[in-house]
Amino acid sequence: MDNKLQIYNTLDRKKELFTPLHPPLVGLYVCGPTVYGDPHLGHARPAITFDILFRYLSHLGYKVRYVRNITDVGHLENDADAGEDKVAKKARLEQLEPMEVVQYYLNRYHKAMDALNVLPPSIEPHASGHIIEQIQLVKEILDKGFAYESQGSVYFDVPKYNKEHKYGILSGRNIEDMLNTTRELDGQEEKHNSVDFALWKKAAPEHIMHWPSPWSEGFPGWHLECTAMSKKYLGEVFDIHGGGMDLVFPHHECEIAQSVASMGQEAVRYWMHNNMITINGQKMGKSLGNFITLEEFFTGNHAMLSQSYAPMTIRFFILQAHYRSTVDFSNDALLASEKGLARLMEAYNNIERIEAKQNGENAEIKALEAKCYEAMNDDLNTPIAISNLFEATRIINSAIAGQLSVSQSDIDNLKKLFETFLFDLMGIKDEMKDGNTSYESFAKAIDLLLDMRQQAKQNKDWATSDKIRNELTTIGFEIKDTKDGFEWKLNK
RNA sequence: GGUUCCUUGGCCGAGUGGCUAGGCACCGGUCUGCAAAACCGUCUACGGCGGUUCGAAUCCGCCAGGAACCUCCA
Repeated sequence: MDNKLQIYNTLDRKKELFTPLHPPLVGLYVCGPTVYGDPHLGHARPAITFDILFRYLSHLGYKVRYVRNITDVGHLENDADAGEDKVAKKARLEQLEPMEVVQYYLNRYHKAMDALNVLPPSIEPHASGHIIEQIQLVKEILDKGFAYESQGSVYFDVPKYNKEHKYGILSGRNIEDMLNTTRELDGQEEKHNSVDFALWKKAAPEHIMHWPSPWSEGFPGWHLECTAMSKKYLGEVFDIHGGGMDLVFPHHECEIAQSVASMGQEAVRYWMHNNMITINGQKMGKSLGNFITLEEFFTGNHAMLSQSYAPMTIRFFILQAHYRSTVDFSNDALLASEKGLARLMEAYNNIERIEAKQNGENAEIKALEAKCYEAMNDDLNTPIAISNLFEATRIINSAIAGQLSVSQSDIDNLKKLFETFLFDLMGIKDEMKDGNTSYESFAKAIDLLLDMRQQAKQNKDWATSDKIRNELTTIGFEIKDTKDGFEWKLNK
């Protein structure tokens, strides 16, 4: 397929034509979650953003190997190089095996991602399962002279690296500024420079998770896992590395340094970063305690929510903003998304009611597909693609209302437009119908009731007619009369 | 303090020099037994001040306000 996909590369801060290293193969690596708590709205953003990329690249005909890691060791509290491991801390607090904590939250993460219709990645490697690879990487960096051992721990020598290569190319920082502004923290006396970061940490006696290594009984530094695992599964150089913008520094900057130090070249060709979800203008995050978990959205069990929200509403809400913009969460914004999505779904479900009344092809309808592709090619501009689907919705509704006559070919084009862009690429699904085997029987029963109401209406028995409508409305159905019958839908 | 970035109509949110998305809400009309929905129409904004240009939301400068990162966070 003719590829015109432009993606914004954080490395040079502009959009570039995407050209894979080894077409038709594409290597995609995305930083996954640290599994020590329930997934919240912030986790949904990168998962959905890169799910769209995964789906679109596959749609374009690429064979994508999508690797999304699970951080289950090495991610420390308070500081990247000192403090307590997040997973281990949770395990200690809850008196569980660390792997019990990991498994519990990983299951919940998977469940939430599944609800959001996020496709599973091709490979989901765990950091703890790749200790050997990480130790090997530390050895290579030591061999090249860009790291040093200190009291059983190994640190990356950032100033030395910076003399031969530039440290800070991704985040736009320079090392002098960092040396002047980095705070003094505990446990840094082992480091030669405050900007150095840990590759291997010697475990304190109370530390639960540790492995043998040439330097000490210990555990790998956080930045190491992504470099080691991406190399193992995608090769020394691969196409796209994604993650949240908050990972640009230091995590991704350190990954670049590790790759260059060990291999002499950068591993990643395109760096992509999704922006944050904010709440009252501030980043939604664990540290600020202002996050809302996905489960709370699905159940509506949160003070800021006026009701429960379907997973698809959350997904649609996220897709209505460009992935590089911050998106400010509010209950009102979510309500607006819910209504908007319902409008799209209804239009799609009603396409079959359009009667073909002419031949030929409507140019405006035909153009929508090209416009949607154009939007997706422009750095995955889902809000523009969605706006075109709303144009299609207007056309569908006009045709049903008899204010516009279209051909069978137009109808097919409209149907295909929704199926390609809304369902296949943006990953929206009909939560009522998909996977619900009893839906058909259920729908027939409602149709039967409404047929009876039609009879009553014909007999001008408004009492019976209104009773059926009102009671169904109370249960949560929305009943609409049309000129040739009726429509219904169940609101959640 | 350093680095990066943002400020669009009642709300959300696209848009990098002229063609000024889209959704939600509101209002008016059509349709309807009533209603709902739908359709049509209305409302037409770009933080402030300058500059460049025939022309700027869009480029440049200054000012104001805000955010992210610099410490774990998607």
